[in-house]
Amino acid sequence: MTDTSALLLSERIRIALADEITTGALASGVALDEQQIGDRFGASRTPVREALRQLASSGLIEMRPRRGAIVAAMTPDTIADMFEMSAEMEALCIRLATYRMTPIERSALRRLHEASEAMVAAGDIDAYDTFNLRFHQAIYEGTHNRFIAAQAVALRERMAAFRRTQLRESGRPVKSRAEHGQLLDAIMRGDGEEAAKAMRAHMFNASSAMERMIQSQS
Amino acid sequence: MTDTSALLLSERIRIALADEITTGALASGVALDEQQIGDRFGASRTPVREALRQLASSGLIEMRPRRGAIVAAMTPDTIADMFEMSAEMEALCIRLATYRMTPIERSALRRLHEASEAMVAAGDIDAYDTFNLRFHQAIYEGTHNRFIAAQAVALRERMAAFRRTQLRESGRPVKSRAEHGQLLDAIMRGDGEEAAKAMRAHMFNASSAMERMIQSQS
DNA sequence: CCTGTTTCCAGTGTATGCAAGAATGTGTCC
DNA sequence: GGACACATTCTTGCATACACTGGAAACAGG
Repeated sequence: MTDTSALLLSERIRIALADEITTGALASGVALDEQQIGDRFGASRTPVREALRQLASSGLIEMRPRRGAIVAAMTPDTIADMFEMSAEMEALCIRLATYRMTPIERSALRRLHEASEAMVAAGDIDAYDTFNLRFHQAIYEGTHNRFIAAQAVALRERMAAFRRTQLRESGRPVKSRAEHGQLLDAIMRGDGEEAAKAMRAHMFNASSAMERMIQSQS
Repeated sequence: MTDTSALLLSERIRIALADEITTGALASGVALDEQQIGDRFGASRTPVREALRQLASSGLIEMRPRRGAIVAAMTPDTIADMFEMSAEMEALCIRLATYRMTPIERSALRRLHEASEAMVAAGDIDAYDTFNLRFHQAIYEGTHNRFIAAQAVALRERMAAFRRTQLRESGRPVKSRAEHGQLLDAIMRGDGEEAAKAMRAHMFNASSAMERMIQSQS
């Protein structure tokens, strides 16, 4: 993907760790030893520490002074709170986007949606997850507010692990795509409030699917 | 205030710099030399670098690889975008808070509002600014969603410089307090949508006052 | 066997040193 | 006089070294 060799060492470490956390490779609560991480990347502790600081401010890890860093502890309550924020953030974005997207942006969104039909039919979860990201990102950009879009991306990034879990429930991709269709309809009708409501419902359904997945796993 | 001697050196530097940026003591675009900052705090470059990394992830400064850090550049567009996000965030909080605050929380909010009358009458801007923070923070906590409250606090923190500017417009504190009264009414009536609308108006008025202040200064 | 104390060590926090890249100034050529 | 190439200097990025703290392990007393 991106050429990491040009980046600073601390950036490469930060991106790699963020990736491992959001994909779930590094489980919640795991301790992060600076020396150990440094060895893994062939780096000293200095760039590792800088990476950890940044991950801490983005909320992916928690740093306790003189006691090291751990992957952010996720209680069911915390997750529920994050899902609510996420739903409201998405609702805000789609409401603004409905009123502000250009005709070109609107048709690009429709094309994206149409292209996703094949992925659902083929049951390709990874492809659909990638599409999902692009669909929502197109809505963020439709707000024509860079600050809001950046915040939305950061929040979505942080919830990546849960989103993928949720899509694995049987039949969920089909439903998810149908919900996207409703979002698109509301946007095309120019009804921002309706689009926001549909988005809250979409996010709620995703959240419920995730809860069921977690229940069934335990 | 807080006993800084117990904190880590890097934390003290981070807090001090954040304070200087949010109060406007460090103007937008100013270059931040690591060695120079270190000398100022009697520290080496290591803790300074860690502080800078964190400030960068919170958006207060921008780091250009191998080219140092500068206080985040604020174009009028960026500021407008941030104000919109801020208004929507506050609107979200007050809507949720209206439906979720306990009677005790509600009466605490009313008492806060009543106490602010004297500050406005005395023309004490600093005291009113502090009250303002507490009033809005009580609303954040009224959401009973820690994640949303934390995001709201972070956003408000970042806009601190603008808020204080805005309150210096003659007559603004009186109007601000009157608007708070309307917010309180909507909360007491349990009308979350109305509270959200009143909050957007409140934030819009604050933003307009700030624009006028900036215009008159230049 | 349990509890409170002491010791020790793994791991973090900070300072310093060195190397590489960016910014700046100087000289030469047109 | 202006533009480009080169050298110099300044700053950042990373590595290493040392100091300090928190917590586990060992130990003594009940």
